[in-house]
Amino acid sequence: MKITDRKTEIVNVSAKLFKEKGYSAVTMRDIAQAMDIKAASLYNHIKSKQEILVLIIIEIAEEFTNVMNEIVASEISSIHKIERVIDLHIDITLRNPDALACLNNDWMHLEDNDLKYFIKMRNDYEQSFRNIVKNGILKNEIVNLNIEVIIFSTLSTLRTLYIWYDKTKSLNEKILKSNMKKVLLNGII
Amino acid sequence: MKITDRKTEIVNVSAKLFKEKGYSAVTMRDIAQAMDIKAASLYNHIKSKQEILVLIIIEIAEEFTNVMNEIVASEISSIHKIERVIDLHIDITLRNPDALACLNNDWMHLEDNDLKYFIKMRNDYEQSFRNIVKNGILKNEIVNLNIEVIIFSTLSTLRTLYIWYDKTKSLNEKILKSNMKKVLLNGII
DNA sequence: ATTTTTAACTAACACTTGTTAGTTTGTTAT
DNA sequence: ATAACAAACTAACAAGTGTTAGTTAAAAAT
Repeated sequence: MKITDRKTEIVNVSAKLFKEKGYSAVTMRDIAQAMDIKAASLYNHIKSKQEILVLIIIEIAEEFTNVMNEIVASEISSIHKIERVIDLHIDITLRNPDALACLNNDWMHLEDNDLKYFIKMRNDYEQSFRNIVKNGILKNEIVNLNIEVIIFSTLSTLRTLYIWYDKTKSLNEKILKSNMKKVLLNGII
Repeated sequence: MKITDRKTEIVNVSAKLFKEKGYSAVTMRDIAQAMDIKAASLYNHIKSKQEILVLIIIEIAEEFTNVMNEIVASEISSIHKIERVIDLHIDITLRNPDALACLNNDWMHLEDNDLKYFIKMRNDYEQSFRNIVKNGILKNEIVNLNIEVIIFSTLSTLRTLYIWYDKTKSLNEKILKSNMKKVLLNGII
């Protein structure tokens, strides 16, 4: 087995195309053309178009879930936990922006068990974050504003980082992380 | 001409469907079914599927553009300008969340001149916001962090508000606006 | 009362979609 | 040298796509 086999290539090429036009607008012929082969040849490596979507989304969703569980279990302050969540999002965004775009925009095209599984992971993830913030407010580490506003303003920024990937490429990773923490935690005034 | 004629109905129904599954995944038969008519009947009112998308997106994009131009021209502090931008996003989100979702996710399916026009409005809008922030930093009203980080953390939160529409419905508009300003401007610590 | 308009319909079109079957070719293992 | 495999190909299909043409029935305008 080669390090990046043909199947992985298909997944990566597809993620890029899905990012640009969305899952439904990308055809198997589009994917094939981007790889310089015919559409039917794709089926030597993958089972269906849907399988490509699953491979792109589920793996990365599981990574978010696993690291979030580590963060929740760790014995650090709420602020520090949030900082680790920020790092997590930036890490994954820098490593795989195409897959993240796909996860954000095309998750609803997952089917059956994959869809259920994804939604459960997403709900659990949000609930974990909510608990971190809730604890932070209780311990007076975090300001006592409406908790949903805090959660969605933070998460929506982190989730859509991939859109700004091109611009953030000019910043290095460390500076991006420290600036992001200051902006999200201390505000801009 | 009735207050909401059949064409407007089609646009509204379509926006809702586009929000759920994306422009490409929604068929004319889907739209027709949601209106309890046959697909061919839609063409008594609209020219094409593409026209529906244009009607949904361009009007709302122009509203953003117009109000942003007013804000830029007004003689108020940078902070106050940003607060007015926050109000603008919340106003439009509460009034028309479906269209906003569509604008955010499906703008790339606009064609030719509509696509060019939209991209120009979007770039101009971002540039206007960038200038507001830049001025704020110069006048020491805003903290001197990387300007792109400030811009995208603020705008990405405002742009994806529609996702949280259901949850924000429990808050009233005034509280949502004041909480959002505090979180975005002063941070959460 | 007659014409025009509105808004629905049925039927069909040309094209695109994801996918399958069967075949071919070059590479790897025996 | 031979067998097995990997990965491409051509050809085709059944279903679904946006859209057009022509028709019909009720409402509005004359």
